[in-house]
Amino acid sequence: MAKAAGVSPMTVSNVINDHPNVRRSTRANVLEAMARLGYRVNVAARNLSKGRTGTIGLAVPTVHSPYYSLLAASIIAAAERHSLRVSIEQTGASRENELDALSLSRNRLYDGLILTAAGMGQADVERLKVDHPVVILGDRVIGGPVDHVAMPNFEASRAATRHLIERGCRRIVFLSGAVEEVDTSGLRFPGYQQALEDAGLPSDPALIQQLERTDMRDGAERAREMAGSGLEFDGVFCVNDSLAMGVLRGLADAGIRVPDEVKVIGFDNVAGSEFLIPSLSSVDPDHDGMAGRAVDLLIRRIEQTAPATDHEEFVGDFSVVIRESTGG
Amino acid sequence: MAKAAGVSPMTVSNVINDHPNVRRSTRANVLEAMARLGYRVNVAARNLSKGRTGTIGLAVPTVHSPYYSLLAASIIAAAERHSLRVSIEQTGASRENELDALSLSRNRLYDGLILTAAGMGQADVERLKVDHPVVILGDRVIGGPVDHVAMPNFEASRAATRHLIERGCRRIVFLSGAVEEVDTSGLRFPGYQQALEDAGLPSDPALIQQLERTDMRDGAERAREMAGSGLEFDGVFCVNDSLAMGVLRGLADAGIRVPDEVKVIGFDNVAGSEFLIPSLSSVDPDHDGMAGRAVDLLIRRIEQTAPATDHEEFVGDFSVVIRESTGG
DNA sequence: CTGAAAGCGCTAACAC
DNA sequence: GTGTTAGCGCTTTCAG
Repeated sequence: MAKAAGVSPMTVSNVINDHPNVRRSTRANVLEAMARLGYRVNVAARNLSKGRTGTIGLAVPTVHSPYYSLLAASIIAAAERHSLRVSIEQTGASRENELDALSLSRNRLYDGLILTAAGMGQADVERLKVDHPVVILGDRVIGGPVDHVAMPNFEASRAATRHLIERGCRRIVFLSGAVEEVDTSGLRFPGYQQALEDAGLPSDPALIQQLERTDMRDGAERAREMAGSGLEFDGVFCVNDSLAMGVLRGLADAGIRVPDEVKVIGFDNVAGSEFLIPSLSSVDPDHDGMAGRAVDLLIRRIEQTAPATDHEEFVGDFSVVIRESTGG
Repeated sequence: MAKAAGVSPMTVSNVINDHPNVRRSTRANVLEAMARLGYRVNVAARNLSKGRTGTIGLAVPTVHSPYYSLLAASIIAAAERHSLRVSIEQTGASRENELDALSLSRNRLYDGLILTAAGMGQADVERLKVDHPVVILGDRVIGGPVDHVAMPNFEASRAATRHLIERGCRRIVFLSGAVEEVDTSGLRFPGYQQALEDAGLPSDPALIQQLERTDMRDGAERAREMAGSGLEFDGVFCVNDSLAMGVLRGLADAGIRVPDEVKVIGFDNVAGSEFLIPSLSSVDPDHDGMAGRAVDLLIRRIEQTAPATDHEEFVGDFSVVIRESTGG
C-alpha cells in the first residue's frame, strides 16, 4: 500500500479517483509514492467494493465473420468511450450457449450483456427475463422484455429490392435462410415482397430460395444450382454479403455475367465488398450507430436510469451502396 | 448468502468448488438452497480472494479485419477450453495504445495479456519487461524478454515464392510494407529472396514494391500503378491476403488476366479467399495451433510453472493452399 | 482537507 | 465433514 509510502490510507483512494478535496501537495506526495512503488489499483478489490466490474459481455456466434467482427469492433469502440471493457463470448450460434451467456452475467462477471442471438428463437423470449442488464442486438428474438437494437430489415430490404427493379430486374431471387423464421431471413422477406408489390411485379415462389445455412459456400452452391436448373432470374437479393460473395462466385462458375445477365445485391456492406470482382452493391446499415445505441441502452440499465418496464426498440439507419454488381 | 438458507458459510464455498469433503446430503441441501434463492457466486469477491480474475486480455489493432478476427476467434476458443474469458482491447495499431495495454494488465484487470503488436517497434523491446504475464503474438517485436509465438515467416514466404516459380513465374513482385521493418514485411522478405536464389533467379529491386499501409485499397492501387508503369512481372507474392485481394481487383481493372498473365499468392488464408474470382492461393498458417500455443504459454506464466528467465520462441506451422490465382 | 471504522463476498488455513 | 478466524484491497460513511 502506498499508505506506508505517503502518509494516508484513504487519501490514496481520493487521489486515484480525482476527488476534489485533496490538498495539492498531498496529491503530489501520493502520486510520487505511487510512481516510485509502481503502484496499481487492484481492480478486483474496487469491483467488490463498488459492486461493478467495469466490463460488459458481448455474446456473438463467432467473431470470425466479416459481419460479427465488424459488429464486435464497433461495440468495443463504443464501450471504450465509456471506459468499459468488453469480454467476448462465442456461442457458435447455439441456443444452449446463448442461454448460458444470459445466465453467466448473473455471476456478476459483467455489469451487463449484449446478446446477438442466432440459435435462440422467438419461443425463448421468456428466458430473457433475467434480473441483470441485457440488450438484444439483431433480429432473432423480438418484442422481448428487454431493450432491443434492430436492423432496418423491412425498409432496407425494400430499398435493396427496389434498386434491383430500378435497374431493370423483373425476376428477382430472394436468397436467404428459412423465410418463416424470426431472423434476418424472415424479417427481410416482407420488404422484398413489398418492393415487388410497389412495382406491380408478381411474386414467384420459385424465386424464393431458402437455405439451411447462409455463408459463402451455401451461396455459391445455390447459385450454381439455380443456373443449372434453368430457373429464369435476372436479379438476386441476398440477405447478407457472405451469401452474395458466394453467389458472385457461383454465377461466375456457371458462366453467367454479373451485372449484364444477372444483378446481385447483398446486405451488411462488409469489408472487402468493394474489392470483389465485380464489386458488390449492398445495404449498408449504420453499424456504428447501432453499436453505440446498444451500449448506451445497456449503460442506462446498468445505471438504472431507465424505466424498469418500458423497453426500447431501436431500429438502425441504413443506406444502399451501389457498385458494379448492380450495374454501378 | 446461501448460508442463512442452508446451514453453513464455508461449506457453500466447498460445494461451489466441488471440493470432495462434503457429505452428499449437505451438498444437496446447499444446491437446493442456491437454486431456490437464485444464488450466483460473486466473481469479484472470488477474484479478490484468489488474486486471479479468470480473464486474459487480448490486444489487437482491430478485430474488424479478416486476419485479426480469425486470430481473436482462435484465441477466445483456446482460452475457453481453459475456462478463461478474453477481454479485447483494440489498439488501432498505435504504439501508444499498445504500451498502454501492457500497463493496463498491471492493474490486475487480467491475469495476463496476449499482445499482437503493430505499432510498437523493435526499439520498444525493453518495455516488455513488465512484472506480469505477457505473450507476444506476431512479428513486430522479437527476441524480447517474453514468450513469443511467431508466424513461420521465412519458410512460408520461401515456399510461397517457390510455388510461383514452379508455376513458371520469373519476375515475381514482392508486395509489402517497408522491407527494413521488423514485421511481416521485413521478416518475409528474406524468404522471398531465398526462394529466388534457390532457383537461380536474379533479384530485381524494381520488383520490391513497398507500401505505407497494406490493406485491400493499397493493394488495388499499387497493382494498377504497376500495370500502368510498364513494369514487367508475371507473379506477385503479397504479404497478406487483404493486399492480395486488392491486387486481384487492381489487375482486373488494368485488364490483366490472373493467372494467365500474372499469378498471385497471398498470406493468411483468410475466410473468403476461396470464393474470390479467381480464388486466391495463399499461405495457410496454423492459426489455431498458434493461438493455442499462445494461450498455453500465457497460462504457464500465470501459474508460474515456467522458468522466469528462459523465454520460449514458438514458430507456427503452415501449408500452401493452391487455388486458381496461381493456376489451380 | 484527512483519517478511522466497517464491510463488499469470498477463500485459505486451521480447528473442531 | 464442517465451522471459525482472518484477510484479500478497496470504498463508503462519518468524525475529526
